[in-house]
Amino acid sequence: MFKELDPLLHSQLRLAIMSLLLSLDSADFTFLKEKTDSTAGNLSVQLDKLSEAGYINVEKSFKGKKPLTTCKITKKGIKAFEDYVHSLKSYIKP
Amino acid sequence: MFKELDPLLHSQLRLAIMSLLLSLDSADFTFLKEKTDSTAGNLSVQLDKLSEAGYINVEKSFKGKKPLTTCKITKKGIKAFEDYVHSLKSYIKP
DNA sequence: GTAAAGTAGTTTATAAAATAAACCAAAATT
DNA sequence: AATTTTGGTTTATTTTATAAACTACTTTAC
Repeated sequence: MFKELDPLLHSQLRLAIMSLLLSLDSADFTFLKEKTDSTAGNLSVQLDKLSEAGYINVEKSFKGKKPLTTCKITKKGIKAFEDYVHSLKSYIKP
Repeated sequence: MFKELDPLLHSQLRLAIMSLLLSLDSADFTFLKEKTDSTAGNLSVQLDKLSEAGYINVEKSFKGKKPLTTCKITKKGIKAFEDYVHSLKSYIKP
């Protein structure tokens, strides 16, 4: 009847992050923060979760003298997102 | 960019309940429990929340000697569901 | 007829999640 | 050189979801 919804993706902020990364392939912390309109703390926590699940890769470097956190979606992440969307349809199909 | 997702609907069980009620117009507790594969406790709590939000109407009566809890979606509930689905699309659009 | 099991739930407790607040180090600004 | 800003992280608090325990019957089996 209803398919399971991956709890890691069934979260407004994490879903927004994944949605962005899916179309952009790569984005930095500040960009994600702006686009998702989230607080830095919340974003930091959610990026960690997605990273630990292997849905995204997080790289820390420097842009000039400032820290730069760059995120990329992984294959696993893309698959998970697609599965999530597919499952969602069992709930919202007309 | 991303639309807000009504937190009341952004929950697997509550979304499933609403999805069922949208197509059935009326359903009793046991039916919902089976179809959503939820525990009675969880279902009871989530029905209360939907009811308090005015998204569903809950009526308690008796079927013979046994209690019967019947749920119906309200206009407000239908609207909220439609809005939720619409908002969702900002996240999952290809 | 009464003990045990089942039905239809509710209430309370616990675990997990989301969010907010506080904090930190370095850089840029005044 | 003191203050503010940038780019975050860590910790604390609040909110949710879920599970466990309980209630009030009813039905079935002895």
